[in-house]
Amino acid sequence: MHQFQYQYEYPHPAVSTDIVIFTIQDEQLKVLLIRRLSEPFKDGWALPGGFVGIDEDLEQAALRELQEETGITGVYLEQLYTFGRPERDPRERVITVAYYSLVPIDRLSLGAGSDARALGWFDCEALPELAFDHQKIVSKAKQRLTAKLDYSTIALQFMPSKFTLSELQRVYEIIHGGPLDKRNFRKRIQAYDCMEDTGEVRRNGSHRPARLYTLKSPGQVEIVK
Amino acid sequence: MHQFQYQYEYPHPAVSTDIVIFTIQDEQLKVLLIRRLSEPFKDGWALPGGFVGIDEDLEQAALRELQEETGITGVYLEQLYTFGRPERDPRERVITVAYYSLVPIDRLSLGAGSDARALGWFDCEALPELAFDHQKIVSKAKQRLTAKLDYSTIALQFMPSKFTLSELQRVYEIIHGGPLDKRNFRKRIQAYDCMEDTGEVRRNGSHRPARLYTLKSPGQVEIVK
DNA sequence: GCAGCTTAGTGTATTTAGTACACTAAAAGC
DNA sequence: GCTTTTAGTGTACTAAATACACTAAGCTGC
Repeated sequence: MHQFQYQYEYPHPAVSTDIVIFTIQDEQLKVLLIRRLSEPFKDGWALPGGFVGIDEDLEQAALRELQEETGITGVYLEQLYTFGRPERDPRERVITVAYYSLVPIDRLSLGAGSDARALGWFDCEALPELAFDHQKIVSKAKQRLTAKLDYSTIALQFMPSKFTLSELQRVYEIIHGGPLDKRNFRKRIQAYDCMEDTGEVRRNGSHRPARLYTLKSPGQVEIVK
Repeated sequence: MHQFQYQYEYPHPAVSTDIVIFTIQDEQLKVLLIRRLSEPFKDGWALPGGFVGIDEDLEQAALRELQEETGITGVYLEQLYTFGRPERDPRERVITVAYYSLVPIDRLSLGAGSDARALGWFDCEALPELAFDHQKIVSKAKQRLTAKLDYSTIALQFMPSKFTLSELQRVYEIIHGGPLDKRNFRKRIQAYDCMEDTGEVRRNGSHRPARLYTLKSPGQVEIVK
């Protein structure tokens, strides 16, 4: 019987990571949730995440859990906050290091191998009851995202490889929570000097087609303003 | 023999808190360090901090360690970042949740009960070698502090209960790392509308005395701009 | 007691950044 | 070819940030 083979002189908490994945879909800011397969909160919705391996870096653990539970890979994670209220998990003391990330609209294939019933994108404004203190984690992540909208280029992480300026403006409006002036918006984006005209256009209905832009350095977003 | 009485089915890391306490002294931004009494890094300098109790809140643990190791109480802590590189502690896996705080110039009595050889204030620009990854923690804290100077009233936390505007300006200049225009600075501070004239003055040499100001709500600093 | 030194305290003009706002361009549908 | 729909563009105004220089008050030393 190897059930309790790890022994310590002092009590140790468990450490986990939880990941808030945002995307924009159907004109809404959405969060990726998974259905819990076990107690506690069995069959309830929760953030993807899990325990950190004893020799595993925190961010690495978050990336691994994300891959295992959702199939998502290759995202840029940013540490959000560490939640450690003693009663936040009924099983044992669990301290969780929360991360968040933004994935582009076109990359949110919850692809092959993922059980459709076990995963879902939920509108931030209409989340179901969440397990543990995950509601708090999502709130904090949303707050951080909203704040960063004003002084960084974080929102560009939502964009697919080619996009129109109107699409980008919609993304800003959805996060910001209100309409933006088209000319002022374009002036601001232009000042960032971080995207270029592909020369291509998108035809999209019975009206003038829109120019397609692409990020100059897709990885290196986040420049402050 | 109770040496390994805590047993778990899976390996658990240890969790600690470390606290970066800033103050301004001798025209320098200083950090509070303690001398380590035990291995590893015995006799080396380190941040105050220690292990989190199994039923203890993270912030509570930080406050307790701070009290125990430095005698400092009643400060407002803000969570900074969680450091978890697997090799950051040679003994075992230790994940540390770092906090930071600013203490007023006049409150930095490392008072009664503290061993003078075991505690020291160090200029941020001339830190000794630090234990573990504490150098990284201090860097991140300083970076956060510098950033917050521009969009919050965080620096007011450095001020004693009564202070002059020139003293406040010096504090800003020290953190900012360069001179500020006196009139523009005063205009900015006035706009915060968070301090009031006590009516008293400070005589301080062979020149015109300066008015003493006090914070309107000493706790509630941090209003963003 | 006044001349000289030192820091405290004050306002305005200029520049820059942000905001408000309305028309023309291009394609598709009829 | 006319209507509809979204794309794309510039300027005038307002607010915020910056640059900048003198007077006020107390102390010191003669």
